[in-house]
Amino acid sequence: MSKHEHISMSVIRRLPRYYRFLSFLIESDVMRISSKELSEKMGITASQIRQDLNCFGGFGQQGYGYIVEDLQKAIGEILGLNNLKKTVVIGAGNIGRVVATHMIFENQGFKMIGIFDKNERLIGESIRGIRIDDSASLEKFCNENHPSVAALCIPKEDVPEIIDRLIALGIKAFWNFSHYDILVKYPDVAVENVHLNDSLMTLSYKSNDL
Amino acid sequence: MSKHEHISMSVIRRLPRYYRFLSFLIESDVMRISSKELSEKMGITASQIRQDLNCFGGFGQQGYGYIVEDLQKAIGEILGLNNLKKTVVIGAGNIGRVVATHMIFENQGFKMIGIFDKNERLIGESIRGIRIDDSASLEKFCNENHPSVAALCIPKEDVPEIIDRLIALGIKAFWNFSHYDILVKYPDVAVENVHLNDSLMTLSYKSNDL
DNA sequence: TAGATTGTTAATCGATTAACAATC
DNA sequence: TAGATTGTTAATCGATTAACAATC
Repeated sequence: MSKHEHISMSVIRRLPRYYRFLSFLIESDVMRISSKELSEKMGITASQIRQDLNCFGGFGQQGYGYIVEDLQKAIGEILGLNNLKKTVVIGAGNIGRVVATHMIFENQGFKMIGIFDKNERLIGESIRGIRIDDSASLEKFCNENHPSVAALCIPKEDVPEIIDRLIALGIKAFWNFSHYDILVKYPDVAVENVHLNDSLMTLSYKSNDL
Repeated sequence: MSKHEHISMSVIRRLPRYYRFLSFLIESDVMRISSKELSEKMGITASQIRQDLNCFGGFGQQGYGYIVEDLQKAIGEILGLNNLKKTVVIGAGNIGRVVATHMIFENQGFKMIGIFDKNERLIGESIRGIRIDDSASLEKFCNENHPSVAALCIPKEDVPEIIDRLIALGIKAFWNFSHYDILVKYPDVAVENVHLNDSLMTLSYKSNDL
């Protein structure tokens, strides 16, 4: 997993998509597939698929193609889905609830171990068997349970303070749903900014001339 | 808006981010900014900012920089935020609720005019003053109200059928939250696939070696 | 063996960065 | 006018596509 140095993010961002298509093929009992067939299903070139996969080693067989199940497993391993990362959700409002309920699953490499909010009316409720706790108790919780990932589902004005606290507590990765842009200025901290608004504005642009 | 031909998606996807940073600057009463200052705040090069903006015309002034408010307005116009698009939300489950409640706002160019679900227990409820209607009545509703955008918040197995129906009813743009990849095989149909799972898997990869 | 399809190198294309003349 | 910063062209860099030899 760590022997593959300098893979570009363009390649990495296609891996989950490969993983998804391969999972569909498994559901449909497809055993093997060629880069050409897959390229037609996915709407990209066969060349790109082979190029991408060969960043990580030869998963295919000349004259035959790729074994779907093996390839899916291999990509899952590259993505680290089998390595469960302890995750806390910060913010139990609407978006926090969706994230806690629908997004963080163990088959994707994340195990939710805590949910936090500063709103007293939410503290004590449970989502998927996990009690919503007071944000003030984050220090105690992290020191005891050592989560490494946080999903931020809080208003932008609360983000800068909570990031500093969480980094001090050993959080290494942020899944950021707030409207605040986390710039990766800390070494060894990973960030995924989601920004659904940006996606919607992009759709607005695309639909301008239709 | 339509005189700018052939702008690459790389540029377009940066526009909402410019818009967001400029909006922050307005909130902070900053009147003017140079590409250099903005580049430092955003973590990109000044050259790229100037290159991007000049796809659409000269918004700046040599020796002075850009007037924040004017530039923000101009980008909003390029994105089409001032042109309200009638939007329906398909699916009123957890994700549909978040989209209906928090995502579709008029200051972003979209006006929600309908919410639909096939689950009888949800029909009749209201979200932001709009009644959840039976998906079966989509034909009647669209023929009367002519929405042009749909946000798809339904399970993947329901997507192919609903897309065909909605395209037949004149929907031109899809904001797709389902785990189904809408490939743009129809001309004059715009699609934004969101795929939060892909984002999470990318975070998984990034956090592998920390 | 012949046919198919990969792995991989080379060619092309596009996006980003650098440089500088234009100009406020 | 002098200083600053844009608009824009040229150079660089990276990503995608094409081609083909290797090989199952």
